[in-house]
Amino acid sequence: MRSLGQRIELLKVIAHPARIKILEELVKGVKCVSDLGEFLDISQPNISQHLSLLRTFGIIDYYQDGRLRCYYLIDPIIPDLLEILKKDYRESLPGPSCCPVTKRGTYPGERRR
Amino acid sequence: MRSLGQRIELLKVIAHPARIKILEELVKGVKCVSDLGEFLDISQPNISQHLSLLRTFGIIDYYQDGRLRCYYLIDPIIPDLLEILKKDYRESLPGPSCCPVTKRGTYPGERRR
DNA sequence: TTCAAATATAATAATATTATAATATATGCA
DNA sequence: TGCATATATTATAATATTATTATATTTGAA
Repeated sequence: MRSLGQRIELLKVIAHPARIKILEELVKGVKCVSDLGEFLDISQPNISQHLSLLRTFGIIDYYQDGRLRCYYLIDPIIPDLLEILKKDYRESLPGPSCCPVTKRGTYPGERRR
Repeated sequence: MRSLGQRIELLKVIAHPARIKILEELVKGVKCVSDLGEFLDISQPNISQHLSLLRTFGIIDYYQDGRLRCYYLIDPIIPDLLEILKKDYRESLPGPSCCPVTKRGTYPGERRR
């Protein structure tokens, strides 16, 4: 299982508009850099930097085809994570019921008098 | 559904050791600030800041019990997200099969000669 | 063998995030 | 009323993230 630190690193890496767009695209299939460039409105070096970061964290990899680099997903958590993020949650969680307990006492009976 | 921007904000908010610990604790139930303080080794004002940030983003809320503030989860995506992050994924995704296609041509037949 | 295309790297300036330190507020109790 | 407890707010210094700019590398083709 991922350590706390690893889980946080993963979230940080995904939490960027360019990188999440790249990942959403790669979920659909392999894409070379210039294909990605067509829908990311950032500079070519910047795309490279984001791809490099994603690769450093073991989230994607590539194979070389002539002058093209074709990137693809390798981390299996990504499709699941992206799916949940898009899921439509209608309701808030239920608030705490009448008498929640903490280490410091019971509410409201014990603590309030 | 959450917009891209909202999804990124959400990820950023969770991607912090103190905040993810707070959320993992609140998934189990209500906790007041001093209860949270017992397992977070950061200063009291810092805890307050993180709680305030989580509340600003509509992830948690609180009720007041005397001098205590009792925080609880309200965003229903959080338990699902935390669960996935802890899930044990054994295998990498399968690499691309023999002839992936991009807008710029077919591999390897068409492009490599 | 030179050239252009495709992509990467490195340095840096701009910006955002974070923890710290100091202070403030609110509540219950003596 | 006055004090201690529980928590929040504000300003700021330290640090991390990001985009930009300039340059480098690799490959296929003329």
